[in-house]
Amino acid sequence: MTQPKLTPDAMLCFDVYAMQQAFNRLYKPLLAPLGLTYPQYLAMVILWAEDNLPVGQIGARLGLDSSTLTPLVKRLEQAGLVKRARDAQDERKVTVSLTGAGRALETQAVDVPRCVEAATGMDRAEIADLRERLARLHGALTAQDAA
Amino acid sequence: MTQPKLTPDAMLCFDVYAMQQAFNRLYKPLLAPLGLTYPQYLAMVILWAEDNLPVGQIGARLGLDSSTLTPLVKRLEQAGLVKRARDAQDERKVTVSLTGAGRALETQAVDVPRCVEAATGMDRAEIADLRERLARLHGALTAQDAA
DNA sequence: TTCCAAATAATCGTGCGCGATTTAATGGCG
DNA sequence: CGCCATTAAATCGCGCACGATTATTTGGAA
Repeated sequence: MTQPKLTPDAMLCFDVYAMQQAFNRLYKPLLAPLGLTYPQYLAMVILWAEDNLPVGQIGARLGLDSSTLTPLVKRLEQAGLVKRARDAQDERKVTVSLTGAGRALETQAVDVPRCVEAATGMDRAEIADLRERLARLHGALTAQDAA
Repeated sequence: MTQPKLTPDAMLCFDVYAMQQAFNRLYKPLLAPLGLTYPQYLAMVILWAEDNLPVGQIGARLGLDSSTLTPLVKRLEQAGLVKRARDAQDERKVTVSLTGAGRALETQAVDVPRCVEAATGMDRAEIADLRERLARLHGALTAQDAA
């Protein structure tokens, strides 16, 4: 009988929900000039770090499966940023590779993380601390799956 | 020249994204027996705290506008949990009210917050601390809108 | 009183996220 | 070799989120 009636103001889920919304809304105008949505940007960041990944590997890094990623990657392909090709060694896999335009976009996106960092109003230490807490929460919540 | 090339592992946005996903995925099986999605649950929590709210008031509490809420509330109405009615005093407003089934659902949902709390693996103090940080981040990010 | 700007929902189109299913390729095992 | 479980991607349907637009009501100002 710890919480007979929990109100929105006292619930973590409302804070998480609002913060995620704020994050999405912060990125939107930053990414609009690049022609990217927020999830598309995350996929591009992954490819900028490591090119020529199969769809499943991008999915593993984002926690998404092909039903979400296939259309997203197709949109990136339509935009001329990546190309998709069946893997010669394993025809089940589709390798996603950056085009010249896709690589070039990285330099145009270089300011985005700095803008985001500035918008947080936090210093590096605070951000690192928050990241650690979020990662820990993520780990705890996903650990439930195994149970 | 602080971050020449930011990798996914070092970026707050990936942690936020993953944590939000984990949160959604935690709630899904908890809410499925109630026949609610996560955003529907948030709307119901708001109505359980304060009944007979216009669509816009629910939207203000969730940070959503009518283009998202109107269909969501219609689905709650189809499920027999709420009813929608034009406000007699101001015909522009549509008041959303709980039905008997909608009120009854609150008792069925009473365990949800406790399950979530348990899944976080955090004690009350840690959760409160995280909530404060998320709220602060939310505030900082949305403050950009004004600027 | 008439007109107009603001407020409130609703509608439409696009993209994300996910469960469920389908299709195709792979690799092992009898 | 042939069979089959596994793996990988794609497809489909539904619901959420949001920008843009539309319809209606309201209230105030000319």
